[in-house]
Amino acid sequence: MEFDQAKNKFIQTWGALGTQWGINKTMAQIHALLMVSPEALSMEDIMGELYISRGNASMNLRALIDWGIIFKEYKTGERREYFVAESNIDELARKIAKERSKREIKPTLRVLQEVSSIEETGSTEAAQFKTKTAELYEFVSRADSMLEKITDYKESWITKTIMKLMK
Amino acid sequence: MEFDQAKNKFIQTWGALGTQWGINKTMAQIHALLMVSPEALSMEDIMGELYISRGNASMNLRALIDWGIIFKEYKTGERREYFVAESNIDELARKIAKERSKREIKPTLRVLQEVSSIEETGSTEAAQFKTKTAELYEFVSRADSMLEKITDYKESWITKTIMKLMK
DNA sequence: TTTAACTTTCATTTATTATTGAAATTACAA
DNA sequence: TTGTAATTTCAATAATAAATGAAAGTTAAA
Repeated sequence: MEFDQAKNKFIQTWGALGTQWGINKTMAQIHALLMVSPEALSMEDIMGELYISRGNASMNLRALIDWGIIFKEYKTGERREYFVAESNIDELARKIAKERSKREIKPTLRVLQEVSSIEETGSTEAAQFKTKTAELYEFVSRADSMLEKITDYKESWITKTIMKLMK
Repeated sequence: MEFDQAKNKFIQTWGALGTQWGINKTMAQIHALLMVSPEALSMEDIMGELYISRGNASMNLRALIDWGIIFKEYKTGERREYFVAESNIDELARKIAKERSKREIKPTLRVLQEVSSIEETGSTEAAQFKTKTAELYEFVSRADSMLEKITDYKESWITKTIMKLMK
């Protein structure tokens, strides 16, 4: 396979993966592009490589910055902004995990907490509801703290976790 | 909060969470509904509770069955089918993890493998590409096997994993 | 300051994904 | 075997999400 082909395939695949994880295609593609670029890229560069509009590029670059997984870079004497991806993959994964926990898991926990606290009525339905939502709360809560624990190692956390699990 | 309110809030929240994870709203809602129902529900019941069409119900029930997280039940002397959710939450999480690994992680690994194997050209760009995609392959591969290890405990895997990680 | 390069915003358009509903199919009680 | 209740399929439609592009907003060099 040629480099250009491979690069394209990688960007497309990463984009498709994004959509399956609730991240929009362009955002994932920009991220993919920046990851494999040895140099920082400008918005123009990105628009050119991915054939996307200025507005699209601008909005998704911002979103990536909000996630903390790409950064702006300034070149001396140049007005335009350049972008680079977080280069450490463990750090990348940590940031994604943290952000998803904050945006999705934590709010869900709040709701589970709330709905599982309804008052006991006599009905079987309400009883089952309380039981199940409380169980879910327990589970999600533990999963979230497990994720925190794992990613708290900061470096090579996957390897370290596997080591611990093998013992 | 009233039971009916709480139930509705739970179903809506679960549905919204689904969309953030690439699962469609109705599928997540049906699953939520079945989880908190003490009795098996028929397609009619589900259509009525969620205000959705027959076709929608049928397609999403099928998808849930494909994921292995809900089951059909037959009542003797009755023609219609009833549905129940996997009642064990650890088991539910294991099945979801397994399915997502199969559908998303494994295919991604194949692509990463493929694109990181392009032949060395002299260019910096190609070199960075190879390095990064190989690194990603390593990482995703390890994350996937970590997930496998964790969920292989079958029962109360979250608790067990946390225990191991605390040592 | 002005000016122009560059970026952001957002109403509109386009693309994607989900849902409907009726016809076709299936399957089972009589 | 029917006859029919129940389910599935899928083309058409609706709902949602993403992308465009031009105008407004910023910023810094001249």
